[in-house]
Amino acid sequence: MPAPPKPLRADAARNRAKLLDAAAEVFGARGLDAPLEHIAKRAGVSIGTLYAHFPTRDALFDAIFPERLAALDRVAADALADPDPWRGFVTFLEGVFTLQAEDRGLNDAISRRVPLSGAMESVCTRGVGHADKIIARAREAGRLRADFTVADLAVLTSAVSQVIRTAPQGWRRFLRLHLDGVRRGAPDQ
Amino acid sequence: MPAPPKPLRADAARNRAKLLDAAAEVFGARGLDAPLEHIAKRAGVSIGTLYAHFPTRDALFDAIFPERLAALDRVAADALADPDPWRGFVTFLEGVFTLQAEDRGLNDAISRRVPLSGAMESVCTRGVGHADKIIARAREAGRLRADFTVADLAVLTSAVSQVIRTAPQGWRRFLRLHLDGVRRGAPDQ
DNA sequence: CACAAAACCGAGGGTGTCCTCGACTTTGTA
DNA sequence: TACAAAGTCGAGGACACCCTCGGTTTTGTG
Repeated sequence: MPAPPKPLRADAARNRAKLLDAAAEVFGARGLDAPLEHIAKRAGVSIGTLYAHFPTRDALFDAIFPERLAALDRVAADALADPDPWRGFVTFLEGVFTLQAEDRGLNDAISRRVPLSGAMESVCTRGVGHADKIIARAREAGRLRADFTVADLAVLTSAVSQVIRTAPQGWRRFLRLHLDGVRRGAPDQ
Repeated sequence: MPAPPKPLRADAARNRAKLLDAAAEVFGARGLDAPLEHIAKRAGVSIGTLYAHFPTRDALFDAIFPERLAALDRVAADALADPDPWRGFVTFLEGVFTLQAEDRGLNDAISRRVPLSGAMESVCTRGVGHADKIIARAREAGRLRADFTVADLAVLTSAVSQVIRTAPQGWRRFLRLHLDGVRRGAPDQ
């Protein structure tokens, strides 16, 4: 019995939408610890209204990121669709890191600089599930070192998050070097 | 003509020392943006006294880290002393990252999460000089990929800083994987 | 010992952010 | 249209941190 989502009044719906847009923009530019007051201002709404809609910062995260993280599902699907398991693996990483590089908030969230809660958590574990498959496939094909696990992926992700923070362009080369370390079999592409 | 360093009064010298100890401890545990008030409190000294000795946060950094970074010079010297250029390179990295892992403040400083100033800067450029030699040597021996530069090292350093932050134990394995990617020649040790 | 210079203290003003709450405004409906 | 419910507003209290400054204490020296 999913609680009946009472319809919002017209102005409330309008403001909610404006808040979500503003939040996505501000978090994307300034990171997840951007002041909520900036978001309210950018939405053209008072801080009180922001709190009326989203009582906590986490509520805002939960309203924004799950949708955005759907992109991650698509990336994973593409990766698994690739007939070449290694190329799929690489595509997946590039996809994830591209998302991170495009949105500082997402970068913070994924790299767990901020403890995430509720809906975020579940989306992430789903992502881990995908990653697990992609890794297993590449490993079984003998293209990925046999001892590589999702834990390694998590570490790599947080490493790259920092690379993005300090040198937004640098992550591709960094990834290439790292991949040379985890790859097995054919040395190229 | 180095300005004559006026002798401090006995109590002043005592407090200065207590402040430096406290600062090292607090920065080490909480990072470089720890509140100065905590440091004063831990030193058993008033906040005013802290400011009397160190007018800015940077002044405190400059008083603490250059000494600590001398360890880095030793690490570099050891690396260059190793007859095996590759092993020297690896030793160097392990030494640097061990320092970072032991001190959260140092980790912040090295990974430039905080813009560093004055004395710090010079120590770092000296470190880069050492790194340059170590890298060149390993490259010339054909043990390090030919296109590896200090820039790659800087990126790796910032990446590892984040790994240390999120998984203090994880950096060794991460480094091993990465080294497999940048190594050339003999595949082992 | 006395006294001036040196050093110390911590209350307090400034700033930025969080979050609340009571007064006001808008909306939908009868 | 009129009214209650829903929603909005923003001033302001709380908090954490920054940094200063005038009054007090300590130290060294004549």
